[in-house]
Amino acid sequence: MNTESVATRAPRRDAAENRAALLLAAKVVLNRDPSASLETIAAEAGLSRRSVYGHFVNRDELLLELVTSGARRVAISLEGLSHPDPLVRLALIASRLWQEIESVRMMAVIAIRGPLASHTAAALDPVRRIVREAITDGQRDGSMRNDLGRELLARLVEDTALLVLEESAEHPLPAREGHNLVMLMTLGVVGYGWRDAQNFIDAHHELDWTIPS
Amino acid sequence: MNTESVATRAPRRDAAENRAALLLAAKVVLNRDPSASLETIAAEAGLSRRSVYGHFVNRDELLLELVTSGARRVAISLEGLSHPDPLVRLALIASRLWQEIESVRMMAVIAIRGPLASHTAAALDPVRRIVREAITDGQRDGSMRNDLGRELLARLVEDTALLVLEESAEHPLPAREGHNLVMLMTLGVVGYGWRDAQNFIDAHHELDWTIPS
DNA sequence: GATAACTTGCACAATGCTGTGCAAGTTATT
DNA sequence: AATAACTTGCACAGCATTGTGCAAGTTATC
Repeated sequence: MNTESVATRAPRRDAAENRAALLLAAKVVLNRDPSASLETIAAEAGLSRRSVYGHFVNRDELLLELVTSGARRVAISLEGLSHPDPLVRLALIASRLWQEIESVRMMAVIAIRGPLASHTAAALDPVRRIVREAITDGQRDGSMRNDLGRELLARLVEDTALLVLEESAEHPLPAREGHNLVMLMTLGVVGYGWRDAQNFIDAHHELDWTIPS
Repeated sequence: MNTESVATRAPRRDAAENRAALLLAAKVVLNRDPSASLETIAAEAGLSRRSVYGHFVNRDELLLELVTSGARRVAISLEGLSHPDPLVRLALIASRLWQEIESVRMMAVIAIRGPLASHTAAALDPVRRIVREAITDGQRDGSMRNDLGRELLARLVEDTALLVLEESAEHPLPAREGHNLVMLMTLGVVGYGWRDAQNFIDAHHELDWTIPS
């Protein structure tokens, strides 16, 4: 059955674990310092820099895998997100992003530098699309401000959500409050005053905080 | 009169110009790429990397001077900013920051890396102080939201203003619109719905756009 | 036009990072 | 217990960057 005729042994189980440990370490370390060295990442994973090259051909390959797996997490978490009310939809997106905060921040950080930028942008494209959709609908039905263009508003929403995630990294918030804050700020950007925004959130159970699985 | 007894000639005028050119170039280049090399900066200034060391002992010295002069610009532009209404005050701060956008962005960018970070933070302290003052007053008199703590709200306001400045760097806005947008977003963060925020701005001449001097 | 002030180019050392080869270990699997 | 799979440490090359010395230019100022 083997492609090669030589008898080959199955890969060791701990190898896969180490690979995963490296990815996890990278996520953690890069959240702290976007330009951390492989040395630092490997150390965090409890491995040597040399052995990184046993799992990834490149620094970039490592980041690439990080980004794609992160994007997959986010995509899955956003999957099947469809609610008639575009406002609820938008708040739900914010809510889900909060649950995937580590991946999102890591990607945002990587998206800035080097050749990974374009790939990261592409990976996050689905998120952007549903954000725009919600905003288009919201502007059409009058539930969202119309003094700003759709494009601009979409970017402001994205960046504001990210802002809250960053903020909560430097000054940690109880998960419950962070979750509420992202939604609150998102609704604020699309035009709502703080009381209205909070009332809206309180009025929709879909937006309630639930302990993360 | 000279400290030294040897006859000494006055420094050449173009030296000062070149020094200024370097600072300007650094501001421009670092806005594009926060980790630009001295080579790049010198080239932008039309000088050679070697001659940078004729004006500054260090890379860090250059940045230090950039930051301090930038902070001075901002401080001056914020000088004598006192209005009874804390909301107007806050919007005025946003307005002034918009006028000093290049300095502000440059400082924000530098504030992230290396040993300059603490100095930059210190240089921007006055700005932070008046922001907090306005927010304290605003929360007291009920004109700003009170569902978020003063500290948190202050940071959100700062970051949101910065967000708009960054946004306008990537997707340029007419000065007039950018100016309005920073104020709009700032008022939004402290609790106002989009119509109320715009009405507020329109109702106060102090917040009108005036061609920059 | 003499000369100090300034710029330049080159060479060089030092640093910190990535990526590779290899020999010697350790450990999971068979 | 044999052995392939994996890790490690070290040495080395390559690259980009900062910072310095120096000799040769250019130019503003006296």
